[in-house]
Amino acid sequence: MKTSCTLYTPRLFIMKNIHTGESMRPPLDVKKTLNLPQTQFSMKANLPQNEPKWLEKWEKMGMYEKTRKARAGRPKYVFHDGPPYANGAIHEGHALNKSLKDFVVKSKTMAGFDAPYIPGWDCHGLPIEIKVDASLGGKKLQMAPFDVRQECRKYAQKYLDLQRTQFKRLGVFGRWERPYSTMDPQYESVIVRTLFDFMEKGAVYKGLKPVYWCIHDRTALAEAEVEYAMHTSPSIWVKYRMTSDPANVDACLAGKKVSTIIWTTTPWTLPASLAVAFHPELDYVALEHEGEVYIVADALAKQAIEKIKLTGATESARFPGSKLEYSKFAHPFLDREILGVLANYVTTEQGTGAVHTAPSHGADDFNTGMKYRLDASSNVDAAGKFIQGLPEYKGKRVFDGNFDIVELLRSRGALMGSEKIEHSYPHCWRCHNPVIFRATEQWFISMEAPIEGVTLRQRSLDEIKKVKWIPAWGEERISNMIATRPDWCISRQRIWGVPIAVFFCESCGKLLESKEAHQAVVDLFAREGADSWYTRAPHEILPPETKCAHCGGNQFHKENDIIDVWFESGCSQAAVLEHEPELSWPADLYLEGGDQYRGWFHSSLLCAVGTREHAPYRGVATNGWTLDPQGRATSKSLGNGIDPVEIANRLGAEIVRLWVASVDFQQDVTVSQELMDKVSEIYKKIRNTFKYILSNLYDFQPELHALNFEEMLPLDQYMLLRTEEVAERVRKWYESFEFHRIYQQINEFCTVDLSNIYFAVLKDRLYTAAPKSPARRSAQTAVWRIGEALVRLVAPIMTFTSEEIWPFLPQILDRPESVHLAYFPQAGEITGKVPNLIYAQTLRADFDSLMAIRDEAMKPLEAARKEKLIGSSLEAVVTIHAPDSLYKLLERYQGELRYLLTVSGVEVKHASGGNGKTPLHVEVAKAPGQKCERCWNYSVHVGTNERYPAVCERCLAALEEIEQEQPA
RNA sequence: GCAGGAUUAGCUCGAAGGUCGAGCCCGCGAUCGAUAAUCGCGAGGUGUUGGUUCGAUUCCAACAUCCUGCACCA
Repeated sequence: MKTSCTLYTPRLFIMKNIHTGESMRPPLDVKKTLNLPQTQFSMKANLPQNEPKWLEKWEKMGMYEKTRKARAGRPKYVFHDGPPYANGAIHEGHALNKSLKDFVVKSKTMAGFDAPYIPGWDCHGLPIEIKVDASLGGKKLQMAPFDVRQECRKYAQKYLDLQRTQFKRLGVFGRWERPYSTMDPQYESVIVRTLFDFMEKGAVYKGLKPVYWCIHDRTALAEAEVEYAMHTSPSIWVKYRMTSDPANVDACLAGKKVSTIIWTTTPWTLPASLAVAFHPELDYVALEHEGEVYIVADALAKQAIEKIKLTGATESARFPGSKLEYSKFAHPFLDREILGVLANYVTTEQGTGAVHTAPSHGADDFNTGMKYRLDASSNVDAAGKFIQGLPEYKGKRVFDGNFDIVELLRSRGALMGSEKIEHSYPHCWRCHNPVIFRATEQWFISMEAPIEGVTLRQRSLDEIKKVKWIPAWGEERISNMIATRPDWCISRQRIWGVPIAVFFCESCGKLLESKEAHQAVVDLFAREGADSWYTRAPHEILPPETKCAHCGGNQFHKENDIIDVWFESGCSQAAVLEHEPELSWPADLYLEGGDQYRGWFHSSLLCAVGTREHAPYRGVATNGWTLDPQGRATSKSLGNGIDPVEIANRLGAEIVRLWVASVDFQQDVTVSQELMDKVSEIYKKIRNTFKYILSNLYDFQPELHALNFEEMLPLDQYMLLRTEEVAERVRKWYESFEFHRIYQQINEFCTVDLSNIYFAVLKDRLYTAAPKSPARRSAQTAVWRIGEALVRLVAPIMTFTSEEIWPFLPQILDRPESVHLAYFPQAGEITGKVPNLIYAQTLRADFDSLMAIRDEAMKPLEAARKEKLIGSSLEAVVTIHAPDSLYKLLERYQGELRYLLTVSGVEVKHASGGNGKTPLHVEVAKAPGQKCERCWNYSVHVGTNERYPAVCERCLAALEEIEQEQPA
């Protein structure tokens, strides 16, 4: 082993040779014989200026297409892009998500897969329609739906274009000039095709559902169109007499006159009252007062007694709410039986613990109604008028009816108390009138529809289990959602979307169920887009001879509702994966924010399982939310986010990308200007490491100068082994999408292993050894291989900088023109073929120990520095008192030690004490001799040579080699 | 209220039933041949309260705070 050190140990005969002055030529300029680093690769990145140039270059050369061609025929990796909503500029959440996707696609490409990336946009829907509404103002009412849709389309296209430009600016590679969009005719056609598939399987039905309804504008409102404002309502307590035997609830109540008391702020819903809800686990008490018994929740009894003046009431029984299920009550003024039901949403905050339930006028009430099979049809028309009922209120508008109904209750002796209450209440954001909940007809996809023998719900749950969820808890999360979700309400009373393109018979009103009609619509949409629904008459769309299956009628009218946009994006697996020849179904991966468990992951799953029986993805990964440094979610209203494009223009897109790589995206991630600045510092460090690598390869041509592994110095071999390990880990982490580990690893490797240690040690050899000496070539070989490996490993993340570095590395045969066309370093590629595994393991272990010893030696060196004994460590010589366990190792590498420690000399001694357990001890002394002006080491030989008096024995040897190289 | 997640150094991360660790930041130095660089040394931490254990930051249970989605305000 010791022989390896002789590579750069001076040989005496050379000294003699120079000493005798055989050469007659004048001495060299010693300083000029150094091989100091040189490179055109600039320290300063100027990312904001340079990145756009790269983008332009890539665009011109067709970079994305080249990556596709370079991987043609390789195994596919199908990543499917979730469509962002084409509304507004991109924010940090977009930057996070799209960068991650780019890491995936680029790393898969470099790992050897054919990994296309077709970005897409979600273009229909309420937010855009609302924005367009606002800009059109009153004009909209005069406009035909088709024209409104054109405005919406323009709006969506504008933001699609903006976002596309911004995503490209971040360095994301993809088929940007031909993205997919939910408003493409082809896509729109797939949406209706998918809808018809569901219909033809019998999975779609029309049913009732209470929605926010503005009686002034006579329209359904979306959640987003409702705003809360203070509103004064009546607040009344109403007696519901029990008609079933009270003994069934509690024996003590036998034979008594029993009622419960409900509290409500919407008396107008009482005509629709069908049930009273109790909480199954709450305690209820029976309060006896003046010969009557009233059932209320225990927790609210005191409050109720006060409000409805039951002073002196006594408790005659107590039981859980569950006892009241299926008890019967009388409606206070209608001839109707009221059912006792159980519901978990009953609270003890207000009221009596007995909640009047009108399924047609509340979401909770509706769900409870469904459970108990109560009728949910509405008795209130679009203008908010009662359609039928007692003369006291029939035909009145609901809010006006409040007063009359209260009076009616009073006259029937059912009113226990009444006051006014001011509370927060939903209002229409357009006309600012209070809104109501009203049951309307909507289209649903049944979760219980049979798919291949089991329900859509169960089939979906089964499919979830086959998917790899990253992180793993995603499986539980989406399973819980699918398991408990109600039927999917897919209709919206809107304009900007894809119509539920079905027809009804003019004469009998029944739905036209015809596969031929369906196909005609699908074909029409593929040709002309969904807009044609608004420009064409039914007979232009339907095949001739279309007849109603029920009455034989041949006149039809069109459905006006459109489809929920989640259904649209849920169709992307069909419209994109299936349709694009480059892609295939199912996808290998979806990667979106965690909000998409309820969104795209969910709707894609249902659409795919419902029509294709299987999940559309093999894997689903999620990224967390972006938070500000205080841990608050970033939002437009708080203004606590950052603009990724602004960062790109100030610090560079590379910094945004590096930030994305620096955080664990599976959790919520912090984002701030300060963080970006910090990442920017890390960037500089990594960049400088590369710069140093490049600057030492200016006279290195691998084909001519690279050494084989076994010819290299042990330290260089060791570093190649380490790099090999780093590459292996990084490749693995790309596979598991643990980009933050890559970032940490690369940062640490560059900082600690390379910059702090290896390059510090290597300087002496690279600078002072004869340029063509094996010692220097060994170092250069290692540096080159490390650079060539690192640049590829960081390329998916540092898209711009890796490409900038690429041409500065030595060109060798068959090297691709861009780093993004290259492959990751393969196993064994960096070290070449390690000839001897045992040798490698020994080397690895030896140097791990040597590095630890080096680390130990730094402390006494620093102490010496503090005492002004030395400045540079080359001013020192060191004595290592080694325990027996280390002595042999140190002796073996004796020749290397002074270089490893960057001191002018090392002596190794047995540690005194002799029990073998004495810890390592390092002594520092001022180096004897003088500083060599060439290599800065101290040596007693400096001044002993006549031609080169300022130089040490090592440099003399090097100079001799150099002189022999150069013609006189 | 329901479902899921998170909490480790000032920041970003990592580890593990056995003295926690890395980089950055910060402080103090060195160097002047990576120079708007580079190197060394130092300081600094497991949300709270219980439990299991010889030993808990790790396992368990509560609590607190934050994030996401959903529901609700009769």
